Amino acid sequence: MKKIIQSVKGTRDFYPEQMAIRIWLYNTMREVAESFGYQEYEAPILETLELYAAKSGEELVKDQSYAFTDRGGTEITLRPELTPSLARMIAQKQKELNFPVRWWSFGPMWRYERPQKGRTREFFQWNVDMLGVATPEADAENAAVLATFFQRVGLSPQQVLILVNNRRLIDDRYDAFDISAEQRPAVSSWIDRREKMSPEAWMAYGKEIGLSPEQITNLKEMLADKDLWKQSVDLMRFFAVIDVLGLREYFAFDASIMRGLLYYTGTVFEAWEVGGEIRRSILGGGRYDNLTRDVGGEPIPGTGFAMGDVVITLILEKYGLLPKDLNINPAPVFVTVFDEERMLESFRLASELRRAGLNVICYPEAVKLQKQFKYADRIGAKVTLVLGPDEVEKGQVAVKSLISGEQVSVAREALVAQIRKIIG
RNA sequence: GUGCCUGUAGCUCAACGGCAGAGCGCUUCCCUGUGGAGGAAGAUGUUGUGGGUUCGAAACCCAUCAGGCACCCCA
Repeated sequence: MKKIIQSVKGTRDFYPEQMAIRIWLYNTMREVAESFGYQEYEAPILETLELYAAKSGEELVKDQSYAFTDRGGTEITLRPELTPSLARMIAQKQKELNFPVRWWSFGPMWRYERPQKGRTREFFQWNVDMLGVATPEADAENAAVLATFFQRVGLSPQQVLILVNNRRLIDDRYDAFDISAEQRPAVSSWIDRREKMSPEAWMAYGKEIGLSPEQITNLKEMLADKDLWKQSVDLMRFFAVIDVLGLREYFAFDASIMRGLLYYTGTVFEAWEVGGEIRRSILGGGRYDNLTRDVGGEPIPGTGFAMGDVVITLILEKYGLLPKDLNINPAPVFVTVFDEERMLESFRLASELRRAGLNVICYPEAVKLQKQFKYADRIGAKVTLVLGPDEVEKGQVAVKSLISGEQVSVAREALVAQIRKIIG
């Protein structure tokens, strides 16, 4: 084979088979989001680097962004996440929007990272956000969209769990343990890493970042305390709503959930596969009350989550929950061409059927019928039509069902009805 | 950005440093007006790419590209 120009590293081609899955995912997300009254929006894929400088986290901006200078000298980046764009859009119209706004989006993001299982450089992300209200009830209702999505696709609480924490709750603990403001990012990162390190290495690392033995003991006790959330009014109210929505099984408190993004201010959450075979969070979200201010607007509180298409697809695949009956052939009706002489008659017939509201393919070359039938079978057509000398003479069309194999000849006037009978 | 593993026909994979193969798929025919099942015959290829070692490289070495796994980070 000739050398074919390579695609860009970390990108995926969506052939019709994969596109069908993406569209299915998109439709499911849309239905769930709309059932909670969320409206769809979209932001540009290109944004100024400045937009992310404030709060997205140093690594995301410095090392993982697709950044370049455009012809006008502006520093541009392919969006690595959507929330800052959303904050910008909200801030721009802060005087005219009817708060709270509920918005959702599904589009491509870019991060310059090393691709591996569950991670690509271009990925699609479902973003669901509510802005304008700072209540824990808003957090809970927003997170409920997510749990409802899990329900809808058939993922059970035994398979996926949404782990919830609250940054203010943890900050109170940090205060109590005399952990300084400067130390806190390192401590959060230390907690985040607990599952990935041996207990000994983890303890040693704790000392390394300057924690006293007493502080380490306190923090370990904090992480072990399953009822810690009851000390947080926010989380009490959050779980109360989740309870009445009948979604409690999907949620669990976990004091080790920290979230890397700097802009989170309150309740935060991540979803994980329970078995833990796919060691990667499925999504992340939480409350961010300062983001519109950080992009130059009035402070408008917000809460939301983002889910990438790559990991959720892996999870759905693992549990056999991807739809298997996705028919990627949109045209169930196939018109064969008998020979050169009758080719135009076939095209005319196909056109008539399309005007009658059917999706129709006509073979564009006068080759052997055997080849045309084989092709029709392969692409998943349901019914095949033949316009041969016999049929034309009688004013009929031969109609063969590729499902049952039965074939009948019917008058042109009865054709559409006959086809509809077969394709259902 | 770091470490490790992998790359052979369209696909899944074999081949001790010594003639590049199998299964599936594909093409043609059995069947001059009909798909799926069956039978027969046929074609698969710059062994990811570029160098090197060797009488001889798919295999060994170096570089590079791509994929995977673990870090880092995160959707």
